[in-house]
Amino acid sequence: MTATLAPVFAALGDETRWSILTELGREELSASALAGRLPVSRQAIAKHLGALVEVGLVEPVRAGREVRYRALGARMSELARQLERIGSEWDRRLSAIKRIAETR
Amino acid sequence: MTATLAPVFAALGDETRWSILTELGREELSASALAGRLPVSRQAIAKHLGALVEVGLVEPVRAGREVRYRALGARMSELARQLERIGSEWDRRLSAIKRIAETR
DNA sequence: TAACAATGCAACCGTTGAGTTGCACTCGCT
DNA sequence: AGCGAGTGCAACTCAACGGTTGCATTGTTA
Repeated sequence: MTATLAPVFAALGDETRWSILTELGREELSASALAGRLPVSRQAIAKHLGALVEVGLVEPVRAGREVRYRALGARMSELARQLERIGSEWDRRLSAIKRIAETR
Repeated sequence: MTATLAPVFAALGDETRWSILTELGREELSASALAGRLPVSRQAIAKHLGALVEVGLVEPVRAGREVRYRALGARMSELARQLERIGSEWDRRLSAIKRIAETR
């Protein structure tokens, strides 16, 4: 189930989306509520939320007539693990080369 | 020295850039060499390399008349740690709320 | 030193994406 | 029942971005 990573990081590559995530990290909020705290229209927020839901970083929660959104820490940690794996792999190759160079 | 995360992830939000990173993760390569392996022009590659250098994921290494590029695993792991911190923080808040709900 | 390979720089094009405004719809609540 | 808050959908603008081609420059090496 591990598709390519690019789309998720594309979603994380926007400043406004990070503002949204920061707010949602504190408490669940609706699109309208978020629009009240950030300097962009509600519709812009709605689009961003759609993008974040798309990549699994955020989850909608119906609450009466409004829709609140929740930040998904598990998904974030999953990404962290993938990056860590890749990063350490690069380093492993590097240190292997260094070792060979020293031994010769 | 921890600026905002968005620019780094914007750099990681492109499929071609991941192809480049994957290649560089295996061995150091020049822009021309990369252009030989990927279906884009050398100039496009050069731009991507510029973006990756900009956010510290890649490092240029002069080798005679050519410039090879090296993938920086340490930077990648640093990103992983930041994501992990954020993700677990979100989860901590969630479980705190759950605990309160159960206790009431 | 002459020639070729690699890099660097600039202009251009098409597409994507963030943002806006405007309007229709749907639930809650009085 | 009806009013209003919250949501959803659509069309449009503008800037940024990925990609290209063309040309100038640098530097190795035969």
